[in-house]
Amino acid sequence: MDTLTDGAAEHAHTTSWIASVLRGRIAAGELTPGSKLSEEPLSAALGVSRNTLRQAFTTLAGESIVTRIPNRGVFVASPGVEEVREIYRVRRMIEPAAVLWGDLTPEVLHNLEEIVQRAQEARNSGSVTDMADANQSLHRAVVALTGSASLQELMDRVLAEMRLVFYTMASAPDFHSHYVDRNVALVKQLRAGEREEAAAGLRAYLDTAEAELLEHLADSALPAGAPGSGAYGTR
Amino acid sequence: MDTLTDGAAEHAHTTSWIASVLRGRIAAGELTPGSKLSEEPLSAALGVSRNTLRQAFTTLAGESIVTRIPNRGVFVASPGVEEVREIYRVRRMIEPAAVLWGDLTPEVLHNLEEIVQRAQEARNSGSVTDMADANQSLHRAVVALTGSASLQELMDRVLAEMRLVFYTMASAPDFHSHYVDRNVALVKQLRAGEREEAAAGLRAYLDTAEAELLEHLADSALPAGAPGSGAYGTR
DNA sequence: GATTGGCGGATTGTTCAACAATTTTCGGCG
DNA sequence: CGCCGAAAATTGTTGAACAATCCGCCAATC
Repeated sequence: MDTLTDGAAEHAHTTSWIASVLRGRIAAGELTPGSKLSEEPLSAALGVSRNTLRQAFTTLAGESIVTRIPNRGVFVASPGVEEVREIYRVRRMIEPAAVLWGDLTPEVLHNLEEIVQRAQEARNSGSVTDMADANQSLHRAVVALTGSASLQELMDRVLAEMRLVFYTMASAPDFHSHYVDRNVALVKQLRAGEREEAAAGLRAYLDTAEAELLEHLADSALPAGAPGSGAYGTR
Repeated sequence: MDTLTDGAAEHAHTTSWIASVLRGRIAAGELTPGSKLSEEPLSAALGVSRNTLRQAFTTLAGESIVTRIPNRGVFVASPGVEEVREIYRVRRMIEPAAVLWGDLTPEVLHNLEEIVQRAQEARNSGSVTDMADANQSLHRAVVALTGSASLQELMDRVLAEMRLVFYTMASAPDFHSHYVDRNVALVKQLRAGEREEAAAGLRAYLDTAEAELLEHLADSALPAGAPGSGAYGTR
């Protein structure tokens, strides 16, 4: 009994392996939003059959990491204003809900405090990416309060899409630095057990963050011949 | 965000067509939880290639309507106690959140009132299935208050899984009849604008519903040689 | 007699080559 | 300049093949 299907698993089997490879490349920014993923070249480059690549595509399409247009091909998702609004619609529900009704254990609180501390250090050292990472970690940890794998998964998808949004913006201004203090305050409120105040503050934070993001998105509007962007009129 | 429950729709393209067919058969109870979906017979029966059936499988697996076990096959998902807990973890977050922070327009309120009225009529006429349908419609409509397609999609998945839970239970006692009044009260509170009370009541309702369901599930525990049941975590 | 080991059959995972359907490109023509 | 139409390219689907893995069965061993 050595070989039991251990969770982590190496390459589960080629299809999911390929899916995770593509997921990684997109997350790393190697594959930029809007770029087309042609089947024949990609399958050759990855050394897999066009057929299994296709299967990986359906997986990624299900995660809305990639958009598939019939008879046209698949493209790296390039979120527009509508997608950003949807992202914040989701966050404005599940994050405050987690704050209000989540399971606040001492170790989770400690974890949250550690994250905001990391964010503060990142701000001091001026590392924008570290600050962004810490910020995402924090909000991810907040949703973890729900204890729900499904909600966690949804939040992960949302955060991944968020990263895509940042990639689409030509200029990436410092969104995060002036949110660090808000996060500190949030965690402090949680520590104090002031859940309703924390939830209200979080909703306010999400509102302003959305507004700022939308504004910058409108500015750096690269019309882009790339499909999948912006408003689709379905079909 | 286009796919999933995209109405009747003509066969957009075979793969998604097959996926929706299977989705429908599972929802209709023709394919019971735990039953195996063998590739060769099924592809023959559906008149499609084994390869495209396989692609449809990955779609359904992504929606966790079906569980795929490597080298063993795919099975209709058969939710157990852990899955039920997860379902209610989700519902206990997003439904009260929708009640608290959703967009309460007059027409939506009217819609909700119509649904509870339908439930009452169903109770009077003693139709259990109609009552169950009305109940699901109500909670679906509650989540619709969020205005978020992603949350709606998640809720739809949860409700679909819920139906599978009912299928697994040998005896289906009348869960819904004594929840009708609660739903009436909920809508009344929403009409009165008492959101916090509504949210609190909803959470209490979900708690008791989960407890009852878990109890009945423990009773009618068909151990079932069928795989796919029981706890897996993570995706 | 029960457990272990291996053997064959069946099913899944993946690849390859082809063809139909559709989009895209490109060139000619009004 | 723009429209039309045919060729080329790409996607969607099929069918057959093969490797890998799992399952049940039978025999060998202790």
